[in-house]
Amino acid sequence: MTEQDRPRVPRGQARDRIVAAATDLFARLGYEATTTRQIVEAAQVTKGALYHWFSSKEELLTSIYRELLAEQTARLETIAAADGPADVRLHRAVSDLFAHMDEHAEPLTVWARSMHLVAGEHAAAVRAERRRYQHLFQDLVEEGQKAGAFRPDVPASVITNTFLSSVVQIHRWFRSQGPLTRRELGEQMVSLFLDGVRGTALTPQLPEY
Amino acid sequence: MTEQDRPRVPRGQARDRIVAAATDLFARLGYEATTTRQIVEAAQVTKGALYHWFSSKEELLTSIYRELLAEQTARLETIAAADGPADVRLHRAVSDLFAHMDEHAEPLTVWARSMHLVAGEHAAAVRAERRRYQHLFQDLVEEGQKAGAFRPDVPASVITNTFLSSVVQIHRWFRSQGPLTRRELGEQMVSLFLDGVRGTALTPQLPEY
DNA sequence: GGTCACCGACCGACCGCCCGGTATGTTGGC
DNA sequence: GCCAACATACCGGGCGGTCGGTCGGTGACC
Repeated sequence: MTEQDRPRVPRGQARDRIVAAATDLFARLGYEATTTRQIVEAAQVTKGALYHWFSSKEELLTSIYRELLAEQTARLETIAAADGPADVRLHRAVSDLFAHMDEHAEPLTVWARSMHLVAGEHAAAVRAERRRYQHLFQDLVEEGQKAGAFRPDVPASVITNTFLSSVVQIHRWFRSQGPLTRRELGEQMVSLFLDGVRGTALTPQLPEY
Repeated sequence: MTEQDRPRVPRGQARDRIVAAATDLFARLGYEATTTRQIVEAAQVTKGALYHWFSSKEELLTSIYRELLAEQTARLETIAAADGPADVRLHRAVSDLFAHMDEHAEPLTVWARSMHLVAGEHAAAVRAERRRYQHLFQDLVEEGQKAGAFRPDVPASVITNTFLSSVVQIHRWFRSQGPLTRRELGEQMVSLFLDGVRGTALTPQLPEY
């Protein structure tokens, strides 16, 4: 054993490196197509480190998403609990969602592609958290309907699912090298969401807050 | 070898049985999580039959989708080439899409979940066909924009991708045991698409055709 | 303030299963 | 009799996961 090949990576960084490498690989190759060997190689650690921090490959996947989801839920909660009419709060929430997606596009891609593979106890926990987010959003829509700002003839659940579906799928076609930034796309999608393809420039600018 | 365990399945049905079993399993478990053994077991055939008709597991996956996509494209072509204003044709196309999805929800689920896994030559071929479909749809949107029926401030590509994304994702949340039929949901989503959440009951009924 | 027991963090060789795919045999219809 | 249409037995590899061990820090105790 020579001296030079000893200190690979500073101690205490392994977990973060594993999560970062796994997120990147999962997003690019897909969860199932990524092997644990690729992950530890990219993270410059070993299998021992991986299974020291995570009990299974699946737990690694779910923890990536739970972290993202927890942050999104917290943000939505704050915005939903604020003052002001429901439609304005919804507009803020959606804009905030897009802004946040700028920084976390990768884990969202991972989840959009691999959520259906998670089963058992992990699935139940994550699904519960996901439902919580969905409900927060849906409640805002319902509030807007009761206040007369949104159409009442389409159920809030349909509205919510339709919109969130199109958001989750953005990674499939949006390229950051394209003519639009993710935030610009966000504003356009909000406008489509609110007024549809027939709507003219009805959507007002967000009031400062 | 006894006589009775010989004729398992009538000849000439193997391919169809394999496709049906694979579609069901892929939709329920995901492509990667489904093994070729599960497929042949469910189809009541053997590995020999599978690899007689398909050169690989991946070709089986792509052929499922290409079959569906070819049919959808043909339908869209017919509708798009018909007479009448672009917005009416688009409305017809979308309604037809939902009607057709009634019968083919499973293969669409398969593809929505597993398209990102297809690589190499298969990917190129399928992606080209997929682009053809997308372009047909997008051309209709652009026509509508030029005719003044649709808003010009959002690019047709954004409109197309946003809408098709939400359609592809329906399987994630829609349950046929729920209060809505898939066709009813379709009408609501078309209405949302055209007029947004703020729109009142602006969307007219489809003229008979 | 030395030392020693202990502990979490991490290493890396190893395992057994099971997966996609194949090579060869068999059969029924034309 | 010959060829598609299958059946059956089998393989090599790579996968997720394991397990005994190492190493650096930390604190209790004298």
